Amino acid sequence: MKKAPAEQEETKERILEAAEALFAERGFEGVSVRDITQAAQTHLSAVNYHFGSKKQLYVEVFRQSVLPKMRNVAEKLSLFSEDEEPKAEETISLMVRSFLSRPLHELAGIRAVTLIAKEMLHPSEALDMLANEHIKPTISRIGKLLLRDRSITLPESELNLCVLSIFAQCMYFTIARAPVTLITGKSYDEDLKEELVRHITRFTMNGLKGSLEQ
Amino acid sequence: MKKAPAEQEETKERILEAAEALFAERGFEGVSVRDITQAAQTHLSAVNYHFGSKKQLYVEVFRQSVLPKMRNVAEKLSLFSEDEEPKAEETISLMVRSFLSRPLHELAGIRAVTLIAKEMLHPSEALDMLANEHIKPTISRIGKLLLRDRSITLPESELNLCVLSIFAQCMYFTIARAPVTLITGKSYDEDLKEELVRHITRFTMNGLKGSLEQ
DNA sequence: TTGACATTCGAACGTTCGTTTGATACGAAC
DNA sequence: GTTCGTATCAAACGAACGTTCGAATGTCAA
Repeated sequence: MKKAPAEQEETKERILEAAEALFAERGFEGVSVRDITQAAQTHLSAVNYHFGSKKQLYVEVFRQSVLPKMRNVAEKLSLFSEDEEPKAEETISLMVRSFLSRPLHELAGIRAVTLIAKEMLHPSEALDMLANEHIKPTISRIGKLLLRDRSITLPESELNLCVLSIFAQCMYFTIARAPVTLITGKSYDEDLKEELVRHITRFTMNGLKGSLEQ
Repeated sequence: MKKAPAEQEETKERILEAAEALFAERGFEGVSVRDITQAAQTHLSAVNYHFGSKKQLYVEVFRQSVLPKMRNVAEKLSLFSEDEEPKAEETISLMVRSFLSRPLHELAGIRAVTLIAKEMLHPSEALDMLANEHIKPTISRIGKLLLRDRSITLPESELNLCVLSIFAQCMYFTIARAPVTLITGKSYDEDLKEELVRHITRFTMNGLKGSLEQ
């Protein structure tokens, strides 16, 4: 039975959503096509029909789900107008906040970050796409934004390392829930998120400023 | 054919080594028992004979390979005598250096960190062991060491977040090779390692100091 | 030499895997 | 109403998976 055009896309969409959730939770190898199609309430052969193969579905999850989500995060940094000269602290705070903006206590909110981390640990062609279309331009943009603060005069190489250090913290505090809750004794709720935003912002801000003075 | 006692242990040892390398490279689900036994130059059934199951072998890799390696890193922090009062910068530098001490350009050197990161993203019983027997005591030890520097007067909660931020950077720069090389344009050699140690130490030191002043 | 024990080996077990195929159902175009 | 193209479904494919089992092979003690 063929579905109406509105529903036609629904199957593909449901598969993509289910695949994103499952891949984020258990990784590419840990999920079977049967798991995905069952979660998407469709038929086993739907994956091969709509995406060609399990691997192509995985790449498509990055192209259609992960990349757009990360683009949303990055675009919040474009809110400054061209002639504005935001303080570095503003830029960092905005970046960290938008990175952690999704409710951390909801698993769905950290799927994209989890998928990216998994991809870094087990690189495939999806990482190339991600690195070139997201990571590289984003870091470049943040670096330029930071340099609009005239008090920041770091050479580009050091500035880049600092931006990577911000990324490192955002990613770690998103992913390493077990150690973080074990150490802080706090559960991953909005309060902890706010505390983390404040900590990372201050920690990074000082790291940036301090680099200047040496 | 039974091997001599010296060689008896060799099979188990070879399996553990091969398993560590392969699990780090491709993850638990991405590696088959046949892959492991083939790399260890032994027979398929050797894994089940010596370890009971693939899963138990995985846990044993953590118990016998990952934990000891990380303990070695942690123990470098015990070199300060009881009555010594090392500057915070010394402590941080030592920690970062011992974390990144293994040659980063050799894949074998980052296996333990990779396995831990994978375990964080896909927690199993191995993570509990790791968190309680390594992460928790290590962070506690570092916190106490930092507090021996009288100029550090952070409350414990903030101090712990700072230590986690150090971990975050060490782990990220170890694992996220693709983005780091893409951004810095440098390959993972000894020069980059030294640069990273300097960066993380300075960045963190400033983050710690700056927290004081606010 | 014999017996007990530990390990290796060969072969097979039943399951699950990703993928393929052909039949079927449906809407739109003519 | 017929045709055509798209989507769904049921069933099966061969390959790879983790695990098991019994025979073969070795060592060591009696």
